[in-house]
Amino acid sequence: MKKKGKMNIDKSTLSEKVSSLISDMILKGIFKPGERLTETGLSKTLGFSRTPIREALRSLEKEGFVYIIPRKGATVTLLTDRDIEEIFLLKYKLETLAVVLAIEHIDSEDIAYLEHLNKKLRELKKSKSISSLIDINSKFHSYIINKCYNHRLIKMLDDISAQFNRATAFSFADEARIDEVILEHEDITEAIKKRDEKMVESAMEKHVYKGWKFIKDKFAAKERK
Amino acid sequence: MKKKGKMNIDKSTLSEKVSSLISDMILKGIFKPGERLTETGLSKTLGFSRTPIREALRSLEKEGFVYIIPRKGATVTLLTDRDIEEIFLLKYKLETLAVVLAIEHIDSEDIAYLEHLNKKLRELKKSKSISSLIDINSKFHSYIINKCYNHRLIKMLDDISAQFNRATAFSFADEARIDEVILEHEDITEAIKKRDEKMVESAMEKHVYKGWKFIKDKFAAKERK
DNA sequence: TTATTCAATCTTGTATACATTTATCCAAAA
DNA sequence: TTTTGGATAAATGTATACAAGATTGAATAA
Repeated sequence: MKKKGKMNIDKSTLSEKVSSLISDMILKGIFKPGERLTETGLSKTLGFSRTPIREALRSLEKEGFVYIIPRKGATVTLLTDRDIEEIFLLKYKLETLAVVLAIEHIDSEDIAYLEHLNKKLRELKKSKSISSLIDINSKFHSYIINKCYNHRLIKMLDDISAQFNRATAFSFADEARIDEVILEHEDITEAIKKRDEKMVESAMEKHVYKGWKFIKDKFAAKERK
Repeated sequence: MKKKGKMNIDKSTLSEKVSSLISDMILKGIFKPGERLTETGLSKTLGFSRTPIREALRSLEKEGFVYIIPRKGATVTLLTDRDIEEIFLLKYKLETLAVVLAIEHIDSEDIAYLEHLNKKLRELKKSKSISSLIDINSKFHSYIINKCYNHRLIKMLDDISAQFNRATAFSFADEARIDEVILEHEDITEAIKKRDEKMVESAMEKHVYKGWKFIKDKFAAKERK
């Protein structure tokens, strides 16, 4: 292989950049649920022509960030309680499936890595860096998921998780919940280590289910006050 | 509500039409796995401008019909044995989940409709109209799926089924398999009627699994000769 | 006031032009 | 013969223009 004087490192297209730009803005709450996103408006705001923005919106629709009605336009998706229930159920079922499939592909080196992540989680808890906690947590999950060796399942979980993260981000602001998460991760790791399918299944089910319940209670608490 | 003199019935855009046009051509084998689909080429062949074709290809990528490499273009997806295994596993797990969820939303009227479809399947078997058989079969499945009331699950199954159908279409060319399918549909209907979750689950698992096995054997038989 | 009409305006859908990047092919060199 | 280089052609990425559908709001009618 030869090196050129100037290699084009960044192969991503403008459409992709615009897509992650907009999804970030939705995640950060700059674009709010129910808000209309017009191609012309975004074009002026972001400074790109309509074509890449149009493509980005199409892509974001598939990821569940917006919905598009032909000839009407794109609107930021509003997550209702019902939606959150849907997302959790699917995340719960699919991730449990993924981890069961992953068992036979995970070796001792992988386990060591998972244990390393768990240790890091414990350390970070003291430092109270929420974004780092979120980062390590998602690393743990995606590492296992990627070992299931089913491309389509991985992709489905990617999409679901993106929506899911909109709802769960603030779990890590609750110290008691962090402690639980750490224990649950350790249970999962232990079960994988033993290659005990039933145990892995119930550990993952419990983990996702408890996350679900936590969010539900939080939401309910919010609405009450 | 008021009626206008002339209502625009067809709300679909050109992009959507082009998308189903191309997917049909892939399904029919006009575009073969591994074949490159260029925007300019399709533009000339189909007689539309590049914009709707480009959008259609993006959409077909999400449905798994083609894959796109940025700045390179779209290629018809090649389904390997491994791919088929992935698709079946997901179809199997997701559809079983859907039917279990559907139980509580299905009433006697729905059951009557499902029984009607089963009867029709028996009649059509004699007439040997394969495309009608495929049609009724997919009606049966999608009717149940739609009763699960989980939009995202329905969408996932839509996508998976589209890919799945590429592989299973010719199940209905085999008379013995048709007989089995009819019996399996009746079992599923019966289980739903009894609202017996375990029974529904095992009936659906058996149905999808047997379909899977049939295809696998067929493929293997093909490769041997 | 409330509802309706219709034109002005805005927005999306589609076509096309231009800019880059990638693929092709043929001649020259090893 | 095989390989390399580079001109040429072709394809994708992006911008822009125009057509057609949707929205808005003021004027008008009930």
